[in-house]
Amino acid sequence: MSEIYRALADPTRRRILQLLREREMTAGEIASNFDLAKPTLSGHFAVLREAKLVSQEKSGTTITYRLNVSVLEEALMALMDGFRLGESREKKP
Amino acid sequence: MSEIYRALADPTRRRILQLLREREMTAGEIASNFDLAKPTLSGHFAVLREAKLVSQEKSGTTITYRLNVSVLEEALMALMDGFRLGESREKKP
DNA sequence: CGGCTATTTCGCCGATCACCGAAATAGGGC
DNA sequence: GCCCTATTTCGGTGATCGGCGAAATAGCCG
Repeated sequence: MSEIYRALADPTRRRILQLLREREMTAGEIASNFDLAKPTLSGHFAVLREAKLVSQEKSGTTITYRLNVSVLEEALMALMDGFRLGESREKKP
Repeated sequence: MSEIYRALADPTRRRILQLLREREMTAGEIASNFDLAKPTLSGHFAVLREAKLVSQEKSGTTITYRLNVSVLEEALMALMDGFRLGESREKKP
């Protein structure tokens, strides 16, 4: 569960997730959106994969990344739940 | 805005925020909940303060920390918004 | 003032991180 | 087989991070 916090902590990775919200993209396609070397992005993909926030599909030499919306959704819900937002601070109302 | 991600990225700081959800606490009181040295906790307080997630009130030699619920709430809402969770992925429905 | 308590500031250290270029892996086309 | 493209793995580097003990700051009390 903690890998998700790690994944969300980096701005580049958050941006990647936002890009994938629009549509699935290949590794190179994603990389073209950044001013970073391919190996750097590849490392970010690995972190997102470990957090299960994205899944990959190989087709020939290209790898297409897809956002795992439900995992992201549940992670943010769990985060809100952890802070019990929306509930009262009182123990005995 | 990015200081908030940094603040939330560390488990100790998340735990501090959860403790402060219950009630405001002095620095020493918070520290007694962890197996960490006071200077370490003091550093965490500084990060939370920079993110404006907590505010402090000085009274004598003790400093009481209070959770800034609205900032945390808005930050998590902004996070959900950033990923547009709850909306469709389609541009033209 | 001197001592006690609460908290922070000040180096310092080891671990982790983001980043890169170069090399390795793998598939497709000729 | 050989080249070209796509992507990852491999070392290495500089920056940031979380942790600590020691010292500094500040208020209270006798």
